[in-house]
Amino acid sequence: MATRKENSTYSSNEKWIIECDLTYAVNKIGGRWKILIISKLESKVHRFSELKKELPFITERMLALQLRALEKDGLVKRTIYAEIPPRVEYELTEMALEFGPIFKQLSIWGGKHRSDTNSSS
Amino acid sequence: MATRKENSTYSSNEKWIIECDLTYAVNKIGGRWKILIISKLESKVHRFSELKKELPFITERMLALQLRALEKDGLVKRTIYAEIPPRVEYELTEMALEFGPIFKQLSIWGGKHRSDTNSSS
DNA sequence: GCCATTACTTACATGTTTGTTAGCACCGTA
DNA sequence: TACGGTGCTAACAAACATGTAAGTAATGGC
Repeated sequence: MATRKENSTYSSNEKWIIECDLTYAVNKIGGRWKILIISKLESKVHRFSELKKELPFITERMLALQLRALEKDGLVKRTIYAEIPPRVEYELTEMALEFGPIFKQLSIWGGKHRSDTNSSS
Repeated sequence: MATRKENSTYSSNEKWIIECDLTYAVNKIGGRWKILIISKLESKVHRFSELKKELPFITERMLALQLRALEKDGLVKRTIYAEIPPRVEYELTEMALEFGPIFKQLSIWGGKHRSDTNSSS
């Protein structure tokens, strides 16, 4: 997302890591907000301000950044209506909808094991 | 993992986010190396040096850090053999093994869509 | 003209993750 | 005595992710 020095170990390691289909997939939904955004969009198309309302703690900046990233990765489709004030709608693509069942399983896993590890914080 | 200022927005947001079972689950396997480590451990028990060999680009530091995190999260079990030179073996727990089918699906998703988004870098 | 609304963007500050380098402790072997 | 093998750890540095605050453009309503 940010511009990157291409020759650092950080970058070359990333390239190597992404060879793994699994890591590739998880990277697309990684980060703090993407999953929550996708979850909201699963139920219905949202405009920017609606997402903001449903995710009370995300800042406009992060919401915009994450939506751009999701769009670039082909997970979200953005539709702009040339009205005043502007209206922009976001919806999931086919590709993103395929995450549905996987997300459900992960969610079950999370719910099941959330209490398992109450080791020190 | 690192010590954290507990009252920052960063931290309080994290707490809120982790309310979501799905995000909770993904956070456990997030980061650069965890998935790769888990994948290696799926096939067999590994000692530290074996993992190092199979993941040529990870540094010892990161390997140690990730293994500790996985252990703390209950995904990996660590067994120390009091020999000289030391031997330490890592294996997946039940909890981690439950990821198996989910990982397979995610992997399929990754393989399928890797080529879909050859938009600019 | 002035303000509100919407969907952003920019510049900056803070916090986290990853990588670099060096070193430790143990013992067996040469 | 020096060295190697193993599994680490510590101090530091670079890169990235996230949060804060303010500003933008267009238009309609007052």
